[in-house]
Amino acid sequence: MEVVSGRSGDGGGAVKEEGRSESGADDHDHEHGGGKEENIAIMKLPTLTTMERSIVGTATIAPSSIPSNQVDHELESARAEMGEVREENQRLKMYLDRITKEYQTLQVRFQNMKHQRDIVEESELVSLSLGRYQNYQKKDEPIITKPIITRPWKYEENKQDLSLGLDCKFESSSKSGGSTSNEPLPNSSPINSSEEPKGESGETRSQSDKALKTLRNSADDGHENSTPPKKARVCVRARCDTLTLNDGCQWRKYGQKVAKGNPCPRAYYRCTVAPLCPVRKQVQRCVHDMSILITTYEGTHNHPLPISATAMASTTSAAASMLLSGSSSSQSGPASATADLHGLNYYLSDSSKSKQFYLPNSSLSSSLSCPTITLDLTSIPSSQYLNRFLTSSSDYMNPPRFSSSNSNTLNFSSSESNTISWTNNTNFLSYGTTQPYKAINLGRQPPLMENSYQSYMQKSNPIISTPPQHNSLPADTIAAATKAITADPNFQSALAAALTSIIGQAGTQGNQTTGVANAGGENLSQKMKWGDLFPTISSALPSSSSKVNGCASSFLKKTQATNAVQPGNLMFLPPSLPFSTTKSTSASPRDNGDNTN
DNA sequence: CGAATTTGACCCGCGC
DNA sequence: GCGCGGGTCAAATTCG
Repeated sequence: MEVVSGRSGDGGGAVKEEGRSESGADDHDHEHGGGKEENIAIMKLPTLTTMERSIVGTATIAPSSIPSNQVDHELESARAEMGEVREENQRLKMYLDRITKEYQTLQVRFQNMKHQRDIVEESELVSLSLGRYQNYQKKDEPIITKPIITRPWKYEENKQDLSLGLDCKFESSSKSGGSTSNEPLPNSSPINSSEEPKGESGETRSQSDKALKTLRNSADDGHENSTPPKKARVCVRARCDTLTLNDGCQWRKYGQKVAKGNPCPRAYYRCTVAPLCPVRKQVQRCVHDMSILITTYEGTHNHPLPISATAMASTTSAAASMLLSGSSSSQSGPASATADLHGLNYYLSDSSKSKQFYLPNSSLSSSLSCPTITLDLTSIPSSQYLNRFLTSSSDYMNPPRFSSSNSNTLNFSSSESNTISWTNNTNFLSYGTTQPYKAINLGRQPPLMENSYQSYMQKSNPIISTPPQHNSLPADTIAAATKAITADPNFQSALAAALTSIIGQAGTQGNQTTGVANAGGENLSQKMKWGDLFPTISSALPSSSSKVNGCASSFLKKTQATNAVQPGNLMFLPPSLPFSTTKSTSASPRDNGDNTN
């Protein structure tokens, strides 16, 4: 009765509104000119759509028990609603037009500014690169202090650089073939082809080695004269329950060595995304806290990075940028300085002999004479959240500790107690997780999938617990970080790099030809969706527990093989450890280390 | 069986 | 010059 007629009225109104938008504005006048409501339906029939007729007809032939004045009232109210909706529609159209015009205007401005910036700031791409900044500094010193955060329009130009992530374009020579990326490495050089055929034994080995050395030297000589500049390195410290950080790149292990001072073997990987990519990384567990994984990146990718790899690459690039900028400010000598940067400890030093601040007890090799920046992400509970940091610009609001060693130390550190609970933060921009790698990365999965050896160990030993959750970040720390970001151009640079990375990846995942404005807005929203859609790294990875390697795997293998392992939580307790005094915050067997070289 | 990993040997830079 | 230690190579081994 009333319900039926009410529905008819509402439904009819809605449909009529829809049809009316097509039929034009005549109906509006016609409608207002209507007299008796019973007649309205009949009068409007010529202009109504079929559906409208049926609905109106339904209303018209409603049971006679419905009072006619009630129908009139409902029709009138429906008509009023239609009018409102129509006005709203007009307003929205106006908004849309205005936004479109503004967008076009901005696009024009963007093109102009881009053109101008391209000319003026060509060399600023360096700021996202790893390497000896000094080389560029010679050319254009003032650039050092320029923040790049305000140049999203550089994205198209930077995209390649970002995709190269750990670029060190100006590193001209290195032992590891880290000369110019596009150059063929010694293996493919003609000299190699003149090498004696294989098959001989030791002599051939030595000859080939000599030839390689010769090649290296010749390659070096081709670029630099006597003393090749050391590579900049980015050392990432993160609590990681996996074997290596899942940085999205494909790595192949080519060596493992026990470094002095750390019983955990150091694993050497090289990038296999491209066959000649000279980028290397070293992975080693921290001697004092084996839940901390120390990953050192070095070299230049000579290929576009997988989507999932750009986050880490750009982050490390940003860190390198910070290092380089920081070094520029403290390059003058061995002096060190500390400053309170809006509540954050900002520490600059130039003690080339000093131990790495965040790498206590680790020996400093000659390789560490090269500039190294350490990204201390140990406040992040596990690698599962690392990518969120790496990919979420908002997470820069919770600054990790940036420290560079050797020549400089940048310590954007909130207090140690201000650990970050990433689970409590809104990582609404995060996307870099395992499943998107699978879904979006067109390449195959990295051969070395970082399987959670923790889960592996938990399978073996259910008593072992996960690392303790950290406290949530205090609000004042966030405020301090915000201040730091706004005050410090270096931080802005890092933030810009991360943002650009996100935009770039969004653009890569989406429409590559999308304009920058779209990349910054629309694709970010895409990212938000991806972040919501996909879970995090290691837990979703297919099991590759058989591929365990590195410290944990060695440890596992050897402990399981050599020790008459007791079931339970003692199975990972070797009898004596060189660092047995290590404080243990959990029952993690990593604290027991791997004393088996 | 091909690819990836392991591992011992080798090379080289640096300090003494 | 020698030894140490980091880094790399490549044959052997393992894995899928």
